[in-house]
Formats: sequence, structure tokens, C-alpha cells
Amino acid sequence: MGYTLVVCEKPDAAKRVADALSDGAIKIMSVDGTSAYRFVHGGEEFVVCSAQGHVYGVSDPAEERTVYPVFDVEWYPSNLVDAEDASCGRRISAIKKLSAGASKFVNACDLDVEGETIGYNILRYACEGKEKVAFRARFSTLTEEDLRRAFDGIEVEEGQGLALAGRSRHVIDFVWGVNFSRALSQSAVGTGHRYRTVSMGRVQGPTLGFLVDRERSIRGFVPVPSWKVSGEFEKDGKKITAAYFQARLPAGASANSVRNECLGMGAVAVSVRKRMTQVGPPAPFNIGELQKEAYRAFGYTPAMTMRVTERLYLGALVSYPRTDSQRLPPSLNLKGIVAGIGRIPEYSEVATSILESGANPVEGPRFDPAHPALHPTGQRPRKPLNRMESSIFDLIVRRFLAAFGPYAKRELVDVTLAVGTHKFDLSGWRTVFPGWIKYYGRYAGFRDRELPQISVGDNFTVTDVVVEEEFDQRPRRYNPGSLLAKMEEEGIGTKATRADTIATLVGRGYVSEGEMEVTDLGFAVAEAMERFAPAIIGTNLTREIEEKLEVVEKRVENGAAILRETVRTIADQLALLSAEEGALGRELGAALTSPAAKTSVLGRCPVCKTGALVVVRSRATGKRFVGCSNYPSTCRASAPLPQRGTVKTTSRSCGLCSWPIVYITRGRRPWRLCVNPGCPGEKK
DNA sequence: GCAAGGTC
Repeated sequence: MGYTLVVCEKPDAAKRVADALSDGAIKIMSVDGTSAYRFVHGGEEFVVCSAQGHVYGVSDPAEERTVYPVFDVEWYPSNLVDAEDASCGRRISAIKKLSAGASKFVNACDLDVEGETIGYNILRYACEGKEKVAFRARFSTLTEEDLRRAFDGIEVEEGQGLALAGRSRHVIDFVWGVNFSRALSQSAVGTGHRYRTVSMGRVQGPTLGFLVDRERSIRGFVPVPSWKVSGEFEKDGKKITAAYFQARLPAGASANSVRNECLGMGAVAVSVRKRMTQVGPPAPFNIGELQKEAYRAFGYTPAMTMRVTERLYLGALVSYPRTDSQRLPPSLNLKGIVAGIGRIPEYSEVATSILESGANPVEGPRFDPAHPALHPTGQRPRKPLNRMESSIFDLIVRRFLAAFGPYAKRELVDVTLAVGTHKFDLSGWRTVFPGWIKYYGRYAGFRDRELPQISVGDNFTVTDVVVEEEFDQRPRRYNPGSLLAKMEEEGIGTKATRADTIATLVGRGYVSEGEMEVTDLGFAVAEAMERFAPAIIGTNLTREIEEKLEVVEKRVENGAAILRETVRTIADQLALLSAEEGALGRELGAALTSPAAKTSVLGRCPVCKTGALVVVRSRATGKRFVGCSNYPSTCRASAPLPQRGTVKTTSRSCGLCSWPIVYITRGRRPWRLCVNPGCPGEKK
């Protein structure tokens, strides 16, 4: 009689499962460089091993990247398909060896479609046909109670509907993405252009669609003028400014008549209303909220935030980052974590007041069966953190602490001044009791605007009335934070991949970074898809596929037939596109060679005089800088760039040193910058 | 030098 082999989704989970189930000692086995855990549970022998996410993936057997269409795809060990997954080979061979001694098998991967698929593939391929006889452990947290309950009520997996749906999803995404990407890339090659990857996929398509829609409404935007009136008032040397009660007057004439009727008059305070409001603390972070907040606070893109948080997680400073949860269950030993954080001097005061109050954290609505909200572990950094790491760490710690904070109390004051029949309003805000705002520190973003003491009946003199012409604002472009929010809202992509998709769209040159402006190439790709394969770029086909896969999950209908039908739809759309390959290639080619397609080029390198200075991003630090295109062979010229804001290139170069001039825009007025750090003009 | 989804 052999042991029970338990397959988990990741090494971390395997360790937790072993700790929870073992009745006695755990023997740590090292197989092909991976860890497995052997122990006794309820009188039976168990071995717990783990995958590393997906260790199998689909690909086409041919390996020729220029040929399409490809519809016959197979499952392969991921290390054969993707160089980045090289270590999967060791995982697979370890599980193969362990399965030889097993008489029972348990899929203990995350309780969702992908987890089901990860376990299924391992049981089927590495364990050689055990997918139909394996048991399924269903747990929604990695706590001891939950895990023991899951393994004691264990049942054989029936139907494999979830895994079937997951496997279909892999096939559909591959067929969709690879075929359209090859068709687009090759069409430009076919009309004589140098190869450049022009990609498209189930998630990229609709996401590019959001950006293009926004860009079109910006381009079609006609600003309408209106007039804004504000009054300046004075009493006993105290000056205040108040806005005319109608925020926007439709014509300049009416605005000027308000001005004429008020100048030289007196004003009286006709109403002073004070209100106290309570503001509750924000929910603990899930990954999406962290990514949005880090963009807002530091200007880090979602992909940068993910990378940094991953490093903090590997350094045992924060919990598992790819979580959707906004909850901190009591089983986490929250007091211990707060106490641990309190040993870091800058948080000790806040930690002490939390421990003294005995408060519980607030929770948000989102729940993730596999993980709690993102939180610090309570450990302090063993080695100094770099700037991005310490920023993200501070943000996560403060957000965690804020969840325990008392409600803040803020006083709002609304004052109305009357000048004859004309009314002017002004408001003030003041934090009376900071509560969690103090815990969250500078991220809370509440500002006070204190008004002087004003009572009903107070008289003011009107010192000036200002009339300004205003235009309504064009719609705002997406930035990486708001685009991520839009993807979440529309259910496009997953928590683990949205940041990558956004980075891919930037990397392909479809959209600029920062304030995300669609490039000529982005428009050309989107328009080509709309014209030639309309179903692909919209969200309808995605929705339809999701619905079909839900049917497969429930096994109400034959999964293979549904998959065939979906591949058929993709094939039809692909045929429409490839029939127009010539026209497509000319349009993409034109966009590829347009000046806007080269937005990252700043100008000729002044050092080697042959290369181009381009904006590059460091692989090591994720930071952007200026480097020469001849690096590293003949030129090593480089220059730092501000990490925040959009870099706008110009055709100009600096009059003093001849390095390129760029503009950095970030909300306010553009900042003209010579990129040369040693420019003689820098000294002032 | 192709997707999207896991995870390291």
C-alpha cells in the first residue's frame, strides 16, 4: 500500500498543507531540487508536493513562427514551450518519481478554474492517467482548520468540468492570440517592411478598444466656453474668495453684469452651515487597489508595483500579493503582526494605539478563496530596501494599520454671502479627529481648508469680482491606474495578468506610457481589426466565450463541441482578415513608419554621433533612463530621467550642449528639460 | 520576435 500524493499549486501552499495535516513529524524530501513533505495524517502516509503554477501549456507542434493559421495545438511541459519556465522540467520529473510510490492522489490546487486545470494536467501527464481517480481537496483558506476539514471530507473529482473549461480556455487563447498576432505581423512583412511584432489577443483586443474609444471621444471633443465668476471679499483685514453660486454662466455678458452689479457693494453672510462627518478607514489592499494606489502616490505602473511587491513577498515582508481579497481573518494573528510592525520605529506609535484599543480591522467587499488581503508579515527588513521597495512597503504597512483606525471626524462649513440678489458660496473643511487618517499618513490625501470665523450677519466689502472664461474639459485619457480599474470593472484579464497586458500594449507601441495616448500604430491595429475581424476587438465574443465555458464547467453540454465551435468562429474571423492581407500590410506599414511610431527616440546621440538616444527601461530596477542605441558595442552614453510624468519628445536639441530637449508633463505645466545631466545650463 | 494564465 503506497502513500497519498497531494499536489498543490505552489511550494508555499504545499508547506502550509503539510504543517496543517501532519499528526507528528514532517520529513522534508528533496526530489530533483524540489521539496516534498512526508508525514502521517489520521494513520495514513501522505506526501505533499507542488506545481509552480501551470507546468503544462499549449503550443503548436510546428514551432515556425511565421506560419498561420494553426489550429492543431497540443499540451507540452511548459519548459519546452517557454524559456522562462525552465524549472518546470524539474517539477514534473519530481512529481513523476513521487507518483510511482503513490496509491491515492489528491488535487489540492487553488479552488478555481486555473487551479483545477493545473492539478488535472499534472495528474494526467506526470502521474500518468490519474485525473479520473483523483480526489479533490476543497479549501478556501490555508488555515489549519480549513485544511483539515477539506482533507477529512475528501471526494473523488466528478466530471472534470472545471478542468475541461480551463483547458479549453488555454486552447482558445492560443489559437486566437497566436493566429492574429502572426497575421498582423506578417502582413507588414509581406508589403516589404522589417519584421516587428504586432500582437493581438483576447485581453489585449478589448483593452486596446477601451483606449481607442477614449481617444476618439477626445479627438471628437468640441470645447464649449462658459464663464466663471468669483468674488473677493474682506472683513477686518481678513480676505476670502467665494465662487458665484452658478458655477458656469453660459455667456460673457451675464458674467459681466454680475461683476458690474457687485463691484462697490457690500456683502453679508446669509447662511453658515456647519456639519460633522465621519469618514471610515479604507479596506485592506487587494492587488488591484495596491496597484492603483501606488500609481496615484508614486506614479509606479501596475507592472512595476507587481514586481516590487513580489520581491517584498519573497523577502517575507508582506503576504502573497496576487490576491483579490480585502479581508483580514482573525486566524492571521493580527495582534502579532501589529506588534511586529510596532518594532519599526516609524510605526511604533500607531501600532501601540492599535494594540491598546484592541480594535479589529475593517473589511472590504472583495473576497478571494485562496488568500487573505495583502498585509505585512510583521517582520522587519533584514537588509536596506531600495526606494521603490521602501515606498511600496510603507504603503502596504500604512494601509494595513489604517484598517484598524477609528473613524475620522471632519467638520464641513458652507458659507453663503449675498451681494444684493447675487449669491456666492465657499466651503471649508477641517479634520477634527484624524483617527485612521493619521495611521495612513500622507496617502490619506485629505487637506484642510480653514475658513476664518464667519457668523450670519457679518458684513464684508467686495474688493474685486473676477470673470474668467473657461472651457469644459475634454475627457481624460486613461493612465495605467485608471485603465487597470476599467479592466477590473469589465472583468477583462485577471488580477495576476492585468498589469502585464497594460505593459504589453505600451511595449508594442500601441499607446504611450503615463497618460495613455493611442499611437498611429495602435489606431491602425484597432481599425484593421474593426474592419476585417469585427468580432475580435469587441467585448462580445469574450463574453460569449465566457458563457460557453461556464456551460462546460457545469458539464451541461459537450465541452469538445463547444471548443470546436469557438475555434471555428476565430477561424472565420481570421479568414476575413487574411483575405485582406495586402491592404492590412500597407496600413500597418504606414503606421509603423510614421514619426509617432518612434516616440521613444529623443534624437541623435551627441556622444557617438551615429546612434540614437532612446528612452529605455532598466531590467534590474524598472527605472527609465536615456541610453544610446549603440550600447554596449560602440557607445555607452546614458542619462537619467525623472521617473514620473510623460516624456514628450521634441525635434530640438539644447543650445548649450546639443543633447536632446524633452518635455515632462505631469498634470501641471510641461517641464522643459535638457536630458544631459552635465549640461552647463544645469548649474543654475 | 505570437496569447493568457499560473508562479519564482
